[in-house]
Amino acid sequence: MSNAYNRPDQLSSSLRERILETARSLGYAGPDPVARSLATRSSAAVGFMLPQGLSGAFSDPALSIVLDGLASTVDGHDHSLVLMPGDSTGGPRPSIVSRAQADVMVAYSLPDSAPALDAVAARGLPLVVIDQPVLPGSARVEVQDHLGASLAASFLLELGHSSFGILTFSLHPDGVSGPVSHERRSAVPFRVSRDRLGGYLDTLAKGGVQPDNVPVWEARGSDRELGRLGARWLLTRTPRPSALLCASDQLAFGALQAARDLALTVPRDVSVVGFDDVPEATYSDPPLTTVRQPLAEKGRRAGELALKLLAGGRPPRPTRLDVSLVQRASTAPRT
Amino acid sequence: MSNAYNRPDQLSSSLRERILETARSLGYAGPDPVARSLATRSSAAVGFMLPQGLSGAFSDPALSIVLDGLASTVDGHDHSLVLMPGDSTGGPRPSIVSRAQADVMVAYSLPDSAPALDAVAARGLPLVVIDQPVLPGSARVEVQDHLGASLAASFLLELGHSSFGILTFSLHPDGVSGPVSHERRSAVPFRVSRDRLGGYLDTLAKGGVQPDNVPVWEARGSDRELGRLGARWLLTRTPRPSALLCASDQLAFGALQAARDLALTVPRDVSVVGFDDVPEATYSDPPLTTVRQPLAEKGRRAGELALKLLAGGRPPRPTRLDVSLVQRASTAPRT
DNA sequence: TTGTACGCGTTATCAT
DNA sequence: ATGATAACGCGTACAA
Repeated sequence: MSNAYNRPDQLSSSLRERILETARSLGYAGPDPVARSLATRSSAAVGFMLPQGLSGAFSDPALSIVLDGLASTVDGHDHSLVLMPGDSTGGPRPSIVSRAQADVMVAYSLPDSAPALDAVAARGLPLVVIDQPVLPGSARVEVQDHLGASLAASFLLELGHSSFGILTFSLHPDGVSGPVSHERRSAVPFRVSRDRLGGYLDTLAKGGVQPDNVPVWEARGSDRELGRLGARWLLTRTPRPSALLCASDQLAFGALQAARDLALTVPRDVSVVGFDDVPEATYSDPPLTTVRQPLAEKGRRAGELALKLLAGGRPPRPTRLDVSLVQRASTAPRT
Repeated sequence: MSNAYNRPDQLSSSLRERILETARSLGYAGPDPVARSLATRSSAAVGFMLPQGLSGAFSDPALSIVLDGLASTVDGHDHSLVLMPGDSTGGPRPSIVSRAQADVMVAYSLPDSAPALDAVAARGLPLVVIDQPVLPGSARVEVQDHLGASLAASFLLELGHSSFGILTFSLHPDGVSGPVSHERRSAVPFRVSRDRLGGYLDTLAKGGVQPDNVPVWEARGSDRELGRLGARWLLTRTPRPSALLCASDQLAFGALQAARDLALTVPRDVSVVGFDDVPEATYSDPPLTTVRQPLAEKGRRAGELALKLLAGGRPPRPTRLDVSLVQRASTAPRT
């Protein structure tokens, strides 16, 4: 009897010894985790749903840091982490979610309509969502995206810039990259993209810059190469923007590269601002002015919420984590 | 009866409809994954054992890329990924491994003696090891570390360098950072560290450089900051090395930083060579000369092996993936 | 084509 | 303190 394994104190050590001994001689390697889970109704694992294939996921430093914060929390409580990669639908396939052995799910930056979320609801699993979407009945951790974007825009405005370009990641989950038409700017299903873009444009408008005069490029993902592509387009408009607002550091790094490609000097010819403040923003050339969000804290917070939900807690009111502007060397007053 | 879910063709569509209908009205969300696993004896998941907390793990780009390659393979076969973070023992705690719901394990660069490996053996789970250690009965994917290190050393020798410093990651699993004594260079339990260090020293010796005259710094991990620390020490020896051999790109980036700290110019004052060829090596300042290993391929290969073992295959003979030297701008002839 | 009963390996409860 | 036994929810072989 496996009391020997789980409650060593409930039985005499002699018996315990004898049991363990025979077990060993029989080649028994301890309780089977699956059977235990069935009996216990708990698999001691938290599921993590990604917006894209693990492929893209691990190359995003921001995600890595969040995952890290989450992992350390969860691991400290003897829970394991089950990763569920997403596909082109902007989240894991429902079948993956239905079959995942986890007793709480964490959704990371999924589109409003991700089928994976229905699957979670169908199973009745508690859910923590990071960033987006907002979903009734789920716990949530988000950051002040609109404010962050405002900070970046205000800063450039104060520096005297009046000609801008905006580089954003997906506005719509259709995998399209390109200049953003007027209509595409409305009804954006990704809250984060919506808030950041809104933060930029609202603030610029307050500063007297007509949103219609601001070229916006939408990259279908948040990687460096896509950023380079978009920035090249932005930097070849007339008049050439003297400042670029980028929705992520990765995109901003791409913009730095694009500027080099065009023989422009940052920040003399063009200022660039990112969003996230990943570690590399310190090392880039030049070091990146960016909006800092507490990435590790975001992950930890999500982990704690997951554990809390697991313990039967109710989802608390979502709070939004702070952001702040970090000034480095990729920005300068307009000349 | 859940035949309705799993073999739609085995029963009339009318019955199937009726079953699904009642199921829905009863609030039934489909087969329970745990119970299914118990009955099936398969959890459709591959476990991934990390040498350190997920914390450090995700900040290592090389690991991310490997994980990515593995994930895409595994995901394509409808398996999920269970991450098992390691702790100070250089691998996951045995209890985590014993309880993990996975039917094949992948070990990533674990020390020879990791307790986690015993736990895997105890459960009788098939095992794929990446890099190290070598373990009878397990499938393995490794790269030509010794050769790679030789390439780097030869290259510097050809450039005319004769005064070297070596920056390596852990030689022994005791979390020690510092200059490496003579005795600590022997009986190194990490195969990768052993091979790379050996590759450097052997080749240098053939080029007429006495190993005893080459200062070696051991960093207790492979991150930039530890690299910076070690490189500072190496670059303040007398005579100052004109070339630094680094066991990873992360360490090399730290070395680049250390050189800047000391107002030295790379490669004019000192040449730096890394190992891995992570994407950032292209963007660093200056771009890094390094030894390329096929990281994504390594992950894919591991995934395929895991799937193969799962299907009952025998572990094939390990093959070693190719390496090659990538020349960029962090190296120059000795002046 | 449809229904039934047993086994998967635990945990937990209850009787001894 | 120890031993027996009923769930846990599924797949599946087999009977109807």
